[in-house]
Amino acid sequence: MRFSTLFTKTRKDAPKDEIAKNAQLLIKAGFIHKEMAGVYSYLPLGKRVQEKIISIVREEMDKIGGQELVMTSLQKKEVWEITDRWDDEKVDVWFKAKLKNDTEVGFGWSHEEQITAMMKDYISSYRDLPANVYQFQTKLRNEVRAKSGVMRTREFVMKDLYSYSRSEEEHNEFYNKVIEAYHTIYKRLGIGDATFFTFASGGAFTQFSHEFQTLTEAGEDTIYLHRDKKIAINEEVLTDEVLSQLEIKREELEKVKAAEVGNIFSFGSNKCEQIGLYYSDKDGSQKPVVLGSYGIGITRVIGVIVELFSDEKGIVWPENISPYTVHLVSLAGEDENVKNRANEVYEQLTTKGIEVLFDDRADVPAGQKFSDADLIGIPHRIIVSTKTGEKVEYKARMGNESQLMSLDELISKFI
RNA sequence: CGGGGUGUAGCGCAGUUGGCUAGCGCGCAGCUUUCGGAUAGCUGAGGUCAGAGGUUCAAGUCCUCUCAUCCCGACCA
Repeated sequence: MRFSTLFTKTRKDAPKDEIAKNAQLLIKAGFIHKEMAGVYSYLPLGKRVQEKIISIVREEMDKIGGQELVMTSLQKKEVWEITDRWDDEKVDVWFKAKLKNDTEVGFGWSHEEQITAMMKDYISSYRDLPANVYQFQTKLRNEVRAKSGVMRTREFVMKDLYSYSRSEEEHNEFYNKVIEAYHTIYKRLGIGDATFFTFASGGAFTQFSHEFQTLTEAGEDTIYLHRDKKIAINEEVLTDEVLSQLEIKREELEKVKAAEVGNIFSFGSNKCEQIGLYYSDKDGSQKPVVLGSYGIGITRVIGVIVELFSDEKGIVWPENISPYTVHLVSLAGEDENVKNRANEVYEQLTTKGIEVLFDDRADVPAGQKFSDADLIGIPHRIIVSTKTGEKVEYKARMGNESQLMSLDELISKFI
């Protein structure tokens, strides 16, 4: 992508109505645009980051047998009435509207009910199970208070996976697979070391649900971390009973702030019984399907990563989710030779399949180009100038020293 | 939903006890200059001062209401 044609631009000052670091940096660098409180559009750079994250999550979901689909945002109220979650008194985040004929519809804030009702059309035999389906979908939640930039919004992209199993054993086996897949995902996203498997409230269905919590001061949750065991306990379930159950002593725990980047939950067979999703087992008996639900807040992850990986100059994207792999800076000025050389470097890199943001802007001083590069946060930088001649200069976003190398040598770093 | 803060150009801000055609910086357009960390200069465009109502000879400034937005709390599979 040539910077000169990118319609977004960087800005020096963040809007004063953004306090959260993630939103300030993402807006300054041109990744997102705020529409209203808790509602952000994703601009080309932000969209690319989103897609990178989605690709990683998709790969790991597919590996454990997930099948991708996409549900609708418009949901009918009947299915939510079955589980008594249509009432605004029971669920306070509903956005609702009416069709022209006055039929009430809801905008999906979750999809458990809807997708389970749909699966009744496809699951009737033990031969149809297990079925594990997932989607990347925009959730709409009428939060009373949006906050923390993109971390707590009214409209956000979520990966939600639902598992339908024949038995608790089959369910637990898959549940554990998801835990492993999530660890892999967070590792690939660059936040593995800061993300902890956390015991949280299980609600009416089980004793615990499990969360994946990433340590950050910008997080909303308080968790108690056991660093040696690499697990944590959400404040909401921290009792002596739970501690003894997990064989943890209170004094071994460290109280920290964290952001929930994933949540996995067992519903048992309860919800399928309510909605009427049963299957015929080998012996001909009717049995309820066992349901599990597994979420990852894609857009929240972006915010968490920016909170974790940034400095006073800007963002520092982890390798795997950077919008581009390298940021090529041309300091050509009016020098035609340097211009040509920069174009040649750009063409060769892109031909090799390397994703390049090429700052080919004329009339922009070098300092501004460097500042923009720091702000946007692509981890690798390549400079072409009168000084570099037949070589190119390489510098890491976080490094101080740069080095001259041949283009081939450079390309070999990325292929 | 309770408490507190903020609304003046695309962004960041100034605007005194109410007083003339509402300013500054950045950004934007044109010209010149410069070209390894936001170069310098000149010219120019851009404003229902969040909205409505009120007080006054006169309101960006005072009063009332509304809206938006941020923060704290409550809430949060």
